[in-house]
Amino acid sequence: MSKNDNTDSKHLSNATITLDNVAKMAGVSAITVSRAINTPEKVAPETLKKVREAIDKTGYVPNLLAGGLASRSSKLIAAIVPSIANLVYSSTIRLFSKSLSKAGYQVILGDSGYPEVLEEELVRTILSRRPDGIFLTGVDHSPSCRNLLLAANIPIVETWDLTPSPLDIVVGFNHMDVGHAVAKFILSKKYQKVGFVTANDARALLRQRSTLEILSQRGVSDIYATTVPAPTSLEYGRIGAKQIIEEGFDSGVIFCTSDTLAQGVLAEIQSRNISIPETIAVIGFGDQVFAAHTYPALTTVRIDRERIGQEAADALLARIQKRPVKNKIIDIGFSIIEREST
Amino acid sequence: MSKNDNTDSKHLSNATITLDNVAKMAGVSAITVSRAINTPEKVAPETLKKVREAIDKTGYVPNLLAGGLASRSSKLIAAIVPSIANLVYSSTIRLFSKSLSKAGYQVILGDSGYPEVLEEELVRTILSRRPDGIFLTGVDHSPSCRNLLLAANIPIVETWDLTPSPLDIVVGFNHMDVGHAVAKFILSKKYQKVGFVTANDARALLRQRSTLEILSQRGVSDIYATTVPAPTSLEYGRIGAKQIIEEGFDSGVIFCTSDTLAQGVLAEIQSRNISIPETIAVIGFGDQVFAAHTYPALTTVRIDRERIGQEAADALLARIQKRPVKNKIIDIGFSIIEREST
DNA sequence: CGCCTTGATGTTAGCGCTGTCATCTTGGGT
DNA sequence: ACCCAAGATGACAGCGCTAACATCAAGGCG
Repeated sequence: MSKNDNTDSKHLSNATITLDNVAKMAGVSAITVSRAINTPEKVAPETLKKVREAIDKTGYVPNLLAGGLASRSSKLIAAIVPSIANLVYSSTIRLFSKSLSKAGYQVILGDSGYPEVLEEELVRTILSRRPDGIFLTGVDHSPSCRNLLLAANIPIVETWDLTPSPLDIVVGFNHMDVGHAVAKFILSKKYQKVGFVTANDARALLRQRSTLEILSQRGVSDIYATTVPAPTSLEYGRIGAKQIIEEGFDSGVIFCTSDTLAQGVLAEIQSRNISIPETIAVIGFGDQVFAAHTYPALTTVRIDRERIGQEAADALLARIQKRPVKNKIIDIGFSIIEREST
Repeated sequence: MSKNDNTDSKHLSNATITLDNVAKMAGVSAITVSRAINTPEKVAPETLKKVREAIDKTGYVPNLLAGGLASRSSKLIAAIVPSIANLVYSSTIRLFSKSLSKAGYQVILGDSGYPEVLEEELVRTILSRRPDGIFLTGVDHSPSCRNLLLAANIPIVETWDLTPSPLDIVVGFNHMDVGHAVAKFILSKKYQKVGFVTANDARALLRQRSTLEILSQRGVSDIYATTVPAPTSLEYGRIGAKQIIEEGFDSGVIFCTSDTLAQGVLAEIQSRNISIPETIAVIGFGDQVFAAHTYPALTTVRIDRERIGQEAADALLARIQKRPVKNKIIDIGFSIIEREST
């Protein structure tokens, strides 16, 4: 009954507050509020103040669905990764998001790791949000997927691999080169027997093949290899190591296609009381943050994962802002970090 | 009536293809195409066929910005997690996304782990996409954040903790109970000295305090504790272990507030050639997939992380579909899994 | 003093969809 | 034969915002 002191904003909170409400309260037109939010430098300081007060009072939150529809720019960037649960990609995505959010973009993640969902379906779902750009992991896409992507007519950056013919821009490194470099490292250490614990993933398999190629050229033929399902896990590392050890691998080096697998391999070797690296050495891939801190510390292939994210974001922003892109193919390279496990 | 002969699709690919284009090609009205996509059961089979052909031919991808604006339903669910790089949350999110995508919803992730970004700012950014529901990690939110959330007038599910007064729905477990249970476990094992490696995170600190509480009640006073920054990492586990060992902790048990920390603690202990669990035992938290496969296998507190995601998704869907929600407070419990490290 | 530039603000017309209601058909039931 | 429910489709308006252009005031300048 008694009239509550409803001068404050709270009683509006259930009704949807629109730009018009704010405009009316501030005594200006809707477009001025829009400008105050998006391009404040185009609004007179006093007007800006009035508008800001009205926004505060109403608790207005812009509707980017409407804004995106009208401006044909959603301020959304889609990123498709094999698995959000895979730490390898998360540091890339972290930097990617960070760079983009500084420019007012939000990243929406799509997880392509579910075999029951086709990549094309995922891309379609994501494109229905009308992102202003898209980040892909890998360079292999089905033809229908490529068509979808191209038809969307937005900047695209492929990552974690290289190709002479990117859809648009590619940021990555050469997996074959990695394989070769690891082979040379193995040869330099004079390991007699070589084991492989390889994830069932196109790029991982390529690295393994490339290593093998050089090894067999140089006459190293005592090879023990096993393939485990992707995404990689410590568990599969153990299983893989167990397998090749039971096949007769008793000394030498094991090259794992991820640090996580390597961690499992370390555990399995330790559980058998085999000395690392004296009897069995281990090489990982990725240089995850934990690689330097496992015991023994892991020798691995360092990839500047943050840089992939950074370069991808920069390239996408350049494209979106129609600035020239110097380089459509960005090779970030890699290096082998030697630690205690070899 | 001369039909507009636009039979070839490819040359349309650059222009934006809208519902109207598809409608014209199929010889129906726009709304019928909309129904064919969203509620196919309301469209006659032959019409459906015509529409589907037109969609295929044009490569039409619906615009959910427009759809969401018109229907006031974005089909987007926001999830705010402390860090996408933290595996603890990723299995929850994985199931959460999976359940929701079956119902046609897409999850958009917000990372609250950047100290430079206020939670309120993040929530505001996310609300501007007009999600149909929101997933929060934890139950502590600033008053302004609560107001924003409540004003959005959408279903909210808080997770990973419990509170008698949720914003809407809460799915989690009682961290104090965990602390007490771990204390009882420690007492039952008759460890004389107890170390803590605790992440600087409200819930982790609460678990530690609760454990300490019981221990001191029972006269266990030989305590070595250290706090490390969140998010947790193997490295900080090592650093934490090093610290308490150097402070004089030489035997007993170390309770870590995450399995990742525990992994680092294991590494540090092994690097010092101290036997596990004979001299120092280790307890983790979370029962991550790797916990069962570290060497030695990790004793830990099992949380059904997938179930949190599942229950959160179910509750949100029930709310969105205006079905009754049986229970606003869902306690998923926990259990202690004893393995080789104790 | 008129002309033109610059800056600030407003008007109008959609962006591409879907909710709502209207229309039209078809096929029993009586 | 008539009525009416149920099914299929369509017309129209409008979701909340912004691009594009229009308007208007206030100088600067020869």
